[in-house]
Amino acid sequence: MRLVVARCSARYTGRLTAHLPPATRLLLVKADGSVLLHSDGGSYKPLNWMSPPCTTAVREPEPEAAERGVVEVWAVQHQKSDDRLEIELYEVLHDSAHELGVDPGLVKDGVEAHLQELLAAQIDLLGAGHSLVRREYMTAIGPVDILARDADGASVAVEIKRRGEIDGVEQLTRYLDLLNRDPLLAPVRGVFAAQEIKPQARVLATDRGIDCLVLDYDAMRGVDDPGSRLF
Amino acid sequence: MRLVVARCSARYTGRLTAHLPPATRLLLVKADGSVLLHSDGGSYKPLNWMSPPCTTAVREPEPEAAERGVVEVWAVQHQKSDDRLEIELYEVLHDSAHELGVDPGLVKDGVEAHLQELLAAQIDLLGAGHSLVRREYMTAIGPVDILARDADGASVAVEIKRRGEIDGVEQLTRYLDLLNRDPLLAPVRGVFAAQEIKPQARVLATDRGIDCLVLDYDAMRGVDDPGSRLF
DNA sequence: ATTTGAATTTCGCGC
DNA sequence: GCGCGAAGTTCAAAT
Repeated sequence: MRLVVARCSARYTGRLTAHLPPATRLLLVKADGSVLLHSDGGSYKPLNWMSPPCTTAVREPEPEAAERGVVEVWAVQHQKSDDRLEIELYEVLHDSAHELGVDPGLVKDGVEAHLQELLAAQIDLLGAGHSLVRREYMTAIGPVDILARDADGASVAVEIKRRGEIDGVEQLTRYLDLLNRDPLLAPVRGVFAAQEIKPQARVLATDRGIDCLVLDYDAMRGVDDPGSRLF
Repeated sequence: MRLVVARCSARYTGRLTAHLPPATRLLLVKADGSVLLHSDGGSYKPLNWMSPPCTTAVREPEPEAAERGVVEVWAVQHQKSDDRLEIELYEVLHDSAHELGVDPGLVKDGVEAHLQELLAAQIDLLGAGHSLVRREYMTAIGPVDILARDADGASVAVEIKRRGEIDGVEQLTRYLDLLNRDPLLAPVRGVFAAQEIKPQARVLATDRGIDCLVLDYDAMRGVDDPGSRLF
């Protein structure tokens, strides 16, 4: 990710035609090549932008533009359409680049959070004699949904998903790697719990010695609140 | 505008409940207090954010969080709702602040651009004997829609809007101030041209010695392309 | 001020 | 991959 603060103007042609008069703005270039022009106000929406996939060509200004004080021109061209964003830079006030790596992305705590609540309350669904240690057990790489102990006192880490797919197994694997480094917890067994577990995810989990547990949401709600079964 | 690159995690509660696992991200704090969390991919939409008006309280982490490596916590609270965004920072890789000032904002060149085209082609609508110097006459504060000369050779700057309101007059005033400093052009007269001119805008323009010109879009198109009148 | 409708919409899910 | 619908929608115009 590259961050540039500069006095600049811009022209956009594509779905519509528009321009930005000269002003000082943040120019954000993401790793995928996308470009965002942000002002110091408004909402999360940039003043102008180019979505990926796109490429940026940097060139010297034409003599006419140089006379107006332009020091550099960014021509951002979309690769699949003729959308085009041309940025004239008058003065660069800041320029830095940063390695961010891939992002795990936003996790919406909807049904998933409710499933976690219900499983914590009905922890013996993991097997007779299990006891809850805590929900949202925090680690350096994020919260483990549920940490429990089995009848023999051994640690069990549970990852809960609404739909159990490959990436959920990968996530649990990372947690297990980390938790098993802690001598107070190791050895830690893994349980992949979901309303629905895709065959590929089940194969991967089994291969890694992770147990799969299919959760019956309605039945769990019924146990938790018998009144709901009356309707 | 403050730019922070940091390894962080976040929790959002409001319209929905969600969280961001730890990862390196851009934290953008705008002058209005709004906060944006951007990853190095995706579209222009942040992973998470808080819209203005909101306030950010920075505090030391709880002991439990400090053990996980958290060095700072940002609690961002919306002022009119109970929307809340809490960000845990593990490691700050970059931190800089920048003065950007107000932004003139995006100008959409729709009917406005067509009106400019038509008026340039029918420049005598400004008065008999007028001649076009050029469209989009570039200045340090942005492009003047039309620069022309009247029958006596005096400069005329034209600002074109679809709907003529106060801010259009202000804009033309700024251009006139600038253009009149150029001895090769001064004195420059101003013309505020629009399909519809609001009474308040007309009063302000008149007060500043700026002429108002109401443009008849259909009539101008008719003159420009007589064929279009057949349908 | 409130409401209505488009958006360079983006985003996710189903097919 | 394409289409459909929701969004912490945002945004501007009209009532």
